[in-house]
Amino acid sequence: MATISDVAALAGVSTATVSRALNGKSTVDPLLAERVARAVEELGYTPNGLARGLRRRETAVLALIISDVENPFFTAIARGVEDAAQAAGYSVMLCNSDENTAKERRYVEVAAQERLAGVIMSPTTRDSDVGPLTTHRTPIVTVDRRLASADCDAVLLDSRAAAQEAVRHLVSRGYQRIGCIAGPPGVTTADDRLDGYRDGLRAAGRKHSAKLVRRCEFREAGGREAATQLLTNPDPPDALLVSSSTMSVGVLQVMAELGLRSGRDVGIVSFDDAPWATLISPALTVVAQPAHAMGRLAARLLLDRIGNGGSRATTTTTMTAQLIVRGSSTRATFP
Amino acid sequence: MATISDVAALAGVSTATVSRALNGKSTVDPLLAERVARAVEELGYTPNGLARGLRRRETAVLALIISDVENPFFTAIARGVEDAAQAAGYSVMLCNSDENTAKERRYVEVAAQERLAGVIMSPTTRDSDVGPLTTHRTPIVTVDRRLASADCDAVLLDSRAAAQEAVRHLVSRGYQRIGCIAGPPGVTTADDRLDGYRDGLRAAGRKHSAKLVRRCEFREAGGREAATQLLTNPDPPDALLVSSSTMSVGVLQVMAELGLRSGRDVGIVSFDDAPWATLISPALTVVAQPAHAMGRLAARLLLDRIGNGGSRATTTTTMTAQLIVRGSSTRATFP
DNA sequence: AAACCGCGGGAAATCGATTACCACCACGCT
DNA sequence: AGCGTGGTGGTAATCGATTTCCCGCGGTTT
Repeated sequence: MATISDVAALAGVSTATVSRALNGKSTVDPLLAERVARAVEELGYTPNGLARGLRRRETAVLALIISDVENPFFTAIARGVEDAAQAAGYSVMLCNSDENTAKERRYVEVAAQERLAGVIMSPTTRDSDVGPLTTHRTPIVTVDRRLASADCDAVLLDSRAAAQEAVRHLVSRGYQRIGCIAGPPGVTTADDRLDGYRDGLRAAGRKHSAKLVRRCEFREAGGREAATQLLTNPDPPDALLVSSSTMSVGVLQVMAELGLRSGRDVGIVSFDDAPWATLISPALTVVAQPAHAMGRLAARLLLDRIGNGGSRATTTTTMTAQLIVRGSSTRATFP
Repeated sequence: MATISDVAALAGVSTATVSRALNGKSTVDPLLAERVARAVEELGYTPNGLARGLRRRETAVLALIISDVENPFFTAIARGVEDAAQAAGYSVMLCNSDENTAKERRYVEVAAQERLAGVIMSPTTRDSDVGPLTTHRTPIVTVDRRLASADCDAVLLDSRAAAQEAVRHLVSRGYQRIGCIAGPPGVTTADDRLDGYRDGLRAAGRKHSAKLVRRCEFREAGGREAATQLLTNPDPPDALLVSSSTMSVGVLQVMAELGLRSGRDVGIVSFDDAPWATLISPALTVVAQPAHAMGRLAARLLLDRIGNGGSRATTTTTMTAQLIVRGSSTRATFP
């Protein structure tokens, strides 16, 4: 495994010249640069990133800590982050915390240990521990969810308003008993969407009933469980606001098993515009989130902060969701 | 940002003792270990992973290079890899090559530069360049796809047999003009599935026609394009073998637009058992791949090779797919 | 009692790059 | 002729950990 000294020896120059030739910081005699290039080629030399990072006290790697790689919403964020990072010459380490604070904490530690340039995260809870990062002054940007324990840039979505709008829509379509399947307590988006749901009911003069609300994890299994409980009740909801597309998969499965048709029997509005939303019949009404743009913006904010040494005041960007009305929230089912 | 010297000074010992106390390699007086622990706590010390990696000539990070983070098949692999890696104390850097050889190459370089412990990849083409890794003797395991240019462990699926079985199934259900939407040339799974498709036709005594085959990228857009071309032909196929669930999304969209019903009008078998496969009507017949198990095995093979210094002979594990018959491949549509 | 052994811990080398600092040379100006 | 000056390139310090080597101490063996 060739080192910079081997290259220097072969090219007949000093290591300093090799380094300068490769990094183009200072001008090097074209003749020497050529010799260096040839030596690099011949030895198959790759600079040791650890040594470089150690000396420069920086790496060109970002971490993105999300809670579920199998959730299309988060993978769309990941693509957005990656696009922006690549463009700036950074690589992205994608970490899957699995909504598990211990795993999340471990990845935070790894990011701190490896002295990554910055971290974008969607914290599992508002109180997630990012201590190791703050002590190193590693910049953090949160995306999708907020973090109470640190002052950092945030790229959010106005979940509360979006949920309220979804409920208003369901009310306007004549649904009477509107339920909500929300995410786990402590997760900011979960709490916000539930608050928005309540706002919506209140605005419509409806009473809110705990019997119409279930909280579960943002997964297919969670959706199944919550839907089973709600829909097999003696007095079941006739519409549901579901907080993620992954949950909706479970909800729709349960409905199929119970012989309930979406739209006609139970109006459904789901967060996240999944690729399959228009394939099912009736098509799924969704609250589309600009996930790719959120990821891209988060990465840009992070890169900006990395460049500027973290001087700028922290910002919070709130994006807006778009309600896309399709057949699942209409009684008169159209194709 | 505290260093090991700061800890040593505060604890009143040498850096060597701090290192020994933290790594537990050699025995350290419990009293001193306690003092060190207290100093670490007080300073919020996190060892510098770059310095450690530089000295130890190893890191506890793996790279997983896949071609599409938004493809559920690959994210399932990613989860499998991550589960196995976490269990062994390794972290995973997930890289999205986007079926782009340049991006792939860049990630290969980063993995080599950062001296990652090993790489699991699903190469964009059989001739993907992994030179930087082989010169560093970084172990590689390929998953899902083969690599011609390097001798390494591989975890594959018998795509060819699976495709053949799918065709046999379609034939048995009475479909006459069976088409195939395959991935790009040069990608081993794409070529294998196409070969299996031809095997299947040959075994059934059917003639193979180029008019029934389209090759496109493994994406929704690719599926749309291919399906549009095939289904608007004067003499269209009455069944399609689609090579991924992402393509199938596009195929099914086009079919809906053309007013074609799956099963009755066009029999469909798709690779990958997507979560939404049972939500559509009729439900999608699929070739289910054990993605999670493939990822887990790939990670285990890699970790084994990392541990054993790469002495073992390379292995190729071929897993088998499971054809799950649902409504989309039956003329008499059942619920 | 001398020699030896084992073990805990400190000083310093080491990993491989970057970069501060300095020496040197050629050239132009006074 | 002598003296900056600017551009090149070499020497060595540096980043922060791990690890080798060695020393000293207490206990055991002969």
